[in-house]
Amino acid sequence: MTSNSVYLQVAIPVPMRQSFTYLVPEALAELSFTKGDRVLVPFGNRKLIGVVLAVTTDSQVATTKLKAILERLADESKLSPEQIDFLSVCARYYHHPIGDVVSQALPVLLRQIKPVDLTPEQCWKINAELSNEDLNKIIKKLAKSAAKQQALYQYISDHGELTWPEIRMAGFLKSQITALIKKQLIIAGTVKSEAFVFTDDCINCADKLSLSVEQAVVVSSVNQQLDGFSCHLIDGITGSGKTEVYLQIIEEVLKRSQQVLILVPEIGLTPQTLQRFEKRFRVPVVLHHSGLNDSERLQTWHRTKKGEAAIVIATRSGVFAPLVNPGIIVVDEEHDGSLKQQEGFRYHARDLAILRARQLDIPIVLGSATPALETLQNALSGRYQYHQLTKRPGNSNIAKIELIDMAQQQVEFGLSGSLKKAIEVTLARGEQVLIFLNRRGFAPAISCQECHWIAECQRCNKPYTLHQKQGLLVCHHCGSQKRIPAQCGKCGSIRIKPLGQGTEQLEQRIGDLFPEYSAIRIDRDSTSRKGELAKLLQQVTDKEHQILVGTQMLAKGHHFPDVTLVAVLDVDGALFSYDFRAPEHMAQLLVQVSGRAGRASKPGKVMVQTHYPEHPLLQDLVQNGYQHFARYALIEREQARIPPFGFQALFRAEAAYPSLPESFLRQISNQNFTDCLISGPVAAAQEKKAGKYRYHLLLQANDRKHLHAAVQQLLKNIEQSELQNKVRWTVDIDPQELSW
DNA sequence: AGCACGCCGACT
DNA sequence: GTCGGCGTGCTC
Repeated sequence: MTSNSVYLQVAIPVPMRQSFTYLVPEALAELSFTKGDRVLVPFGNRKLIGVVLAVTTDSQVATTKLKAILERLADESKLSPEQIDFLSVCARYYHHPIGDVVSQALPVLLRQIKPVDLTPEQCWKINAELSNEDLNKIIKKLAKSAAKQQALYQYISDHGELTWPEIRMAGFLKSQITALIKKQLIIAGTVKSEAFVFTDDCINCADKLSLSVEQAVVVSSVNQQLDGFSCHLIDGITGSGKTEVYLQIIEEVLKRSQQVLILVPEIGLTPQTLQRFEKRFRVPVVLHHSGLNDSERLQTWHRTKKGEAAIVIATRSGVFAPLVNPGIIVVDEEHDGSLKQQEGFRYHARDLAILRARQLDIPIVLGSATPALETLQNALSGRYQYHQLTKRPGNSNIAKIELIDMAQQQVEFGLSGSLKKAIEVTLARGEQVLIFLNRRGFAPAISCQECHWIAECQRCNKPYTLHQKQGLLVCHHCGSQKRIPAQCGKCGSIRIKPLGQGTEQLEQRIGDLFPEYSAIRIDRDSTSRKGELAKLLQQVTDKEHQILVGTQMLAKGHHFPDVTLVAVLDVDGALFSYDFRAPEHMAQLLVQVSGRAGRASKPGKVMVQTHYPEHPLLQDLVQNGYQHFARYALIEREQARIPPFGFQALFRAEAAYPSLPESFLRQISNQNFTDCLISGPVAAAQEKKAGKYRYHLLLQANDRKHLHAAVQQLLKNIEQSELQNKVRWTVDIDPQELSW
């Protein structure tokens, strides 16, 4: 019934660390199968879409157990052999189920059985039929009555043709498109799908900047190595012109008619970023980010795969993009935490990008003003080529960091006297102030004034955060909400008061302290609606507000030229955290923040409130800067044999009873490894979350081989464990958060 | 992850 | 008497 001796090893979207073997039915025997083919297969009593990982001539599984595939799906939606190789390496490296890994590389619509709609995407371009005379008349009229429509016309005219996601990204509305079509200024068409080929008018030299010596050295160094794998770190202080360096390297790659993949942090994919690339290059740019819906993702995927997209700008999942003719990968802000996926398949996009560049035999450029210590160590040791940009063009000064000793200060609403004064002075000058407080809500707890009872979430054993505007208590660990109690839960007293301060309260207090100025708050709560963040940021840029209160969210992506004072209210948590990366993250935050403020003519200032102004980490950072701080931190890490000088894997387990995850982890780790140290099981820093008890097992080794061997062994032990289905467990290779 | 099979509590 | 709760086991 089936053709002999061809077996398909297929990845199935189920969380199992194995592939499945299938036969090719007689009816499909004429087809030749290759790895990457999408196939419809029977699996249990359902049908699933799998991906062929290999075509073999023998089977590991008894042939009597095998089933035949039902169908092979559309050729234009298959994965390339290169992608399959890459995904296999990813699954092996992270010890993650292959089916789940493969799923990351396929748009949702290609994982569903429904037939795929491949009609080319709609786009709009200017109506060339219109006579200049008519055009001028209409434009003049538009300028008076419909400025937005005129702007959209200009935008489309500048770009040739644009799709809806591109137009939306630039801040225009569908109604504006409709209006322009009605006026016959623009016409609808479909995106032509030809592979990108470089021509001379792909580059707009008008805004090309001349390079400093430092920049020119980096550009020419990378550009001389475009023919094979090489890994570069560009360690450049904010304002040193990293982007211009990227642009000139990218230009060289485009000249070779090759594709460019640019990975950026989640928040970094702003219209400004996009505009910078579009202004310089008149080539198809494609975006991959969380704001796209399923069919937009599919379109983007196909435009990349057909080679039509010359530049792909993407957040972390873009590392799996179906590039056909790649020339370089750029990872901007490579230290950024959003590059690591923190659930399910816990990959680090920067690390995988390096792996992929190596496999593709193309160069990769990592850029940051505050490189991750892992990256910096690789650069210092010579594994990566290390390029430093130390100067700002125009020699403007970078904002200085000043420590405020809270012990010496009168404190009002969490603001020290010195800071309050500095805020007053800055506002009086007509400049803006940015205040960081990494705590959402009105207050981090409410407590009884008589018996000191604190309202706690029963599922997490943690205080509820008070959100006064919503009139709710919210658990920031599990998201549960409840009404604010009128009485103490223990003694019944009605004297219940908020304890401590969050951004919501700070915004209010600041309003009281500086009534003549407008304050706004930017945090997850105030920007939960889509597009709200961009709107608020625009208001700040337009100087509608003078004071900005917010969480870490504010530290990323945006530059505020008129903000000349940045205040960090509470930095002490990071100094004594048992997460060994906390000081690194704090330093990165402070340096990134200081880079956000001020400009050449108006130097910025950063004020940091602390109870430990003498703390060596703070002192080092303030006196000597990130570079020095980082090198010192590396020495400490080396002595402690922790990353990047040692390698870690973390097994996590949780269940409704603490004894279960604990004994599960104990059971699977009940053996010794000569070259891998196992610590635990220990209760997680927050033992109880959302009603589940959580335990950890930490593996540490001096080299990756031994780490992976131990992980492999523990996974085998898990297969044998009768507790495996009674707990929820995961492995995290190179964990970023040991606390979870 | 689904999905079926299977063995014990409160409903028409 | 049955509907349905979710524990357990299986998927080429």
